[in-house]
Amino acid sequence: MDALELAQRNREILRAIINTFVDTGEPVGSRTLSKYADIALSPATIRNIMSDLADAGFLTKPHVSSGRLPTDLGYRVFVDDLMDSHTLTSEEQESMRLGASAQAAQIEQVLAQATRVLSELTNTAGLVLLPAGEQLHFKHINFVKMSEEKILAVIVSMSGVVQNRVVPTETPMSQDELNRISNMLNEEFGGLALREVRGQIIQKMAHAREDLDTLYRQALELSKEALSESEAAQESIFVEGASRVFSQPDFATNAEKLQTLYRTFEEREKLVRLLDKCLESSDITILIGSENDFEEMKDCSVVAQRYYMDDRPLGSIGIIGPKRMRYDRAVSLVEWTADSVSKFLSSGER
Amino acid sequence: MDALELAQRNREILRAIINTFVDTGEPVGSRTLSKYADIALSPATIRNIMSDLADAGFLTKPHVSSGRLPTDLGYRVFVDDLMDSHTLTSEEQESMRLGASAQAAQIEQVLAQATRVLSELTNTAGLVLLPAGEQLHFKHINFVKMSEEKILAVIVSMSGVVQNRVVPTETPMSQDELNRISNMLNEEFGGLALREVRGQIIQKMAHAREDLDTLYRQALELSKEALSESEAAQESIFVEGASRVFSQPDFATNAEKLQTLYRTFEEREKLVRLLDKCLESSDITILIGSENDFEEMKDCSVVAQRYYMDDRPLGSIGIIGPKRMRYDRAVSLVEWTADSVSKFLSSGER
DNA sequence: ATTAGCACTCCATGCGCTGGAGTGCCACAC
DNA sequence: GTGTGGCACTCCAGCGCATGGAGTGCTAAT
Repeated sequence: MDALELAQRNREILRAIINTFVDTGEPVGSRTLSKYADIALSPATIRNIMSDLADAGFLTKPHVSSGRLPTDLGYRVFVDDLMDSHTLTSEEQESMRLGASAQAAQIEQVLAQATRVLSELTNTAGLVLLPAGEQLHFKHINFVKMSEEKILAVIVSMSGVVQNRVVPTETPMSQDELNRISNMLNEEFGGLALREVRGQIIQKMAHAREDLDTLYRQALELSKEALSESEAAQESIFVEGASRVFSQPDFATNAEKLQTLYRTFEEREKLVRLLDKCLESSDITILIGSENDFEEMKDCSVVAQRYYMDDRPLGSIGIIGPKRMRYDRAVSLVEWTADSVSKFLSSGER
Repeated sequence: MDALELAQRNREILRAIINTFVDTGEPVGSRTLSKYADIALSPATIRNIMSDLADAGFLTKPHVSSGRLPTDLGYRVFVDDLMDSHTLTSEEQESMRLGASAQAAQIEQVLAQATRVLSELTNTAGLVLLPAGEQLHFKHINFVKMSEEKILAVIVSMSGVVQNRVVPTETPMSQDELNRISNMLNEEFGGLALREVRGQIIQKMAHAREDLDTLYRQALELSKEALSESEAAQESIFVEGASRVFSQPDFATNAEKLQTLYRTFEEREKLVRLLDKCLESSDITILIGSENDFEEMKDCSVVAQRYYMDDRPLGSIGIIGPKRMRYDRAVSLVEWTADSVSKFLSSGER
C-alpha cells in the first residue's frame, strides 16, 4: 500500500494502465504508456514504476517479457480509489428512461425490460433477482378450482409479484367457498410479510383446533399449503444477453472457458447466490474476479445494486461481464437502473 | 436412387459408414470399414462403392484424401430406410417413467421435467413447446384487484395452463363485483377454444350495446382485454440442457460456430418456429441439417413429436442436437416421452 | 466383379528460424 | 538521487519446411 500512498504519480500510472488495458485487451507495455497523452515520462521510468506496482501486487504479466495487466487487487484499488465517476450520456439516460416508463404491466416485465437495456448498454449479461421469499409481503390470495382434487392458488404480493401454485386437496370445495376463504385470508393477513403469515397460520392451527368453524379451518389448511416455503425460492432470476459475455474476446477464443462459463449460466443457481450476496449491502456491490466464491467465474466481475419498494429492499439488479470492463460506466448504469426501478416500484404506478 | 435400390450391399455400406461416423466423429475410410465385422470386402471394393454413394449424393469428404461422411441426404435415407429401430433399455424406460409420474403439479412442471430427462438421455438439448394460442381451451377466468386501476386476470385453460395478465381499467370495481364477473364468464364460455371466446365477446359487444346491464358490459370489456391475442404467443418454450449441444465435439472446438449457435438458442424465436413446424404433422418430425430453414442451425438436427390431451394436439416436445446423433435412440426416446406426456395429460390426473 | 498395387493428395505435426515487443539492469547525466 | 538512454536478454507469434500417415483413385491382374 505504501507505494501507492506515497506516490500520487504511481496511482496515475496504474490508472492509465488499467484504462488502456480495458480499452485494448492487450497487456500494456512501458513504451505504449509513455505515448499516452497525460504521461510525460520515459519508458524506462515507467518500467521502474511498473515494477513497483507489480511488487505491490497490482499488476502481473502473462510471461516474463510482455506488458503488464491488472490483477484482481489492481482492479480493486482502481475501483475503490482511482476511478473517475462516469456521467451518463443523454442517449444512455434516454434508453434507461424508456425501460422504466414502459407501459405498466407486471413487475416481472418491468424488471426484465430494465435488465435487457442494462445488458445492451454495458454489453455484458444483465441479471435481476426477483423478489422472493423473505422479501415478499402478502397482499392477496385467490383460489381457483381446477378439479375436484386440485386447487390453484394465486398469491399476489404487495410488490406486484404473482405466484401460481397448485395445491392438492382432499375435501372438495365449491368455487364459492373458495372465494369466501380467500376473502377471509385477505382481510386477516393483508400487508404482513409472507414469513409472518406462515407463522400465524401455524400458530392458529395449533392453538385452536376444535373451536374453529370448518371453513376457517379449511382456509388455514389450504393457505398453509399454498404458502409453504419449499418451492418458493425457485427460479427467481432473469438473465438477459448472456451471449454478450460469451462473445467478448476475453472468452470467445477459449472454447474451454466458454464451456464452463456457459454451463454456469445455464444452471443459474450460482448466479442467484451471487445476487443474493449483493442483497446484503445497501451500497453497490462490485465483485472482481476471484472475489466471488465461484471458481468457474474467476474471470468475471459482477456489479449489482439493490432495488427497493418504499425503502424496503426487494431484490437486486446488475450485470456480469469479463473482469476487463468499463467499471465506471457499469457502476453508473447499474445505479441508475436500480434507481429507476425503485422509483417506478415506489410510485403509485404499480 | 438407383444405386441404392439395385444394390442391397450398397445400403449396408452406407449404414455402416453412418453408424461408425456417428460413433467416432471422424470421417471413415475404406480400410476402417473393411475391418468392420459384418463386411467381408476388401478396401478397394469398398472404395468403389463409396465412390458410387458419393456420386449419388449420400456422402462427401472434407478434402480429397480423407474418409467419407454422410451428407444431409445421406442421413435422410438412413433415417427413412436404413435405420434399425432402437428399443429402449429398461433404465431408459425407468427414467422416463419417473418424469411423467412426478407428483402432479402444473402442466409446465411436468413438461419441463420430461424435457430435462429427454435432454439427459439423449445428451442433446431438450425442447418443449407449451400449449398456446390456438391450442388453448377456456376453462376458467378469475380476476384479482391489484389497485384501483389495475386488475390481474388469471386464465386457466382446460389443459391446465395458467396465464397471468395485468389489465388496466378505468372504472374501479370491487373484488366482489370481479368475482361475479368471473362467474358469469365461466358459465358462458367454459370449454370453448380461446379463439371462439374472443370471437363471441366481440360479437356480443357489437350486437347489443345498450340493452346489457352494466356489469355484464364490464365483464365483456375486461375479458376482451384479458384474452387479447397480442402477448399470448410469448415465450412459450422451454429449453433444457442446451450446454450439452455446445459441448459436443462437433461444435466445441469451433468458437465461432459456438457463438452463433449460442445466440440462436438465446433468442428462442427460431426454436419456437421449428417446433411450431413439428406441430403440423402427426408423425414424428425429423429435420436434418439444412432441412430446417435456418442457416445458423444447418449443423443441427431436430427430432420432435406432438403431444396430446384427449386426442387434441397441444404442443410439441423434442430435442435438438448435432447432425451426428444416434437417430434411432433419439426417435424412440422422443416418441416415448411424447407418449408419456400425452397419457399423463389425458388421464384424469391433471 | 474383385482385389492388389501404386502413385498421388492432403492434413497434421513438429522443428527451427526470425522479428518484434517488452523487460531488467547498468551506467550516465543533471 | 531521480530520470533516462542503452543494451542484453526473454519470450511469443508467425512462417516455412519437412515428414509421416491416412486415404483416395486408377490400373492391371485374377
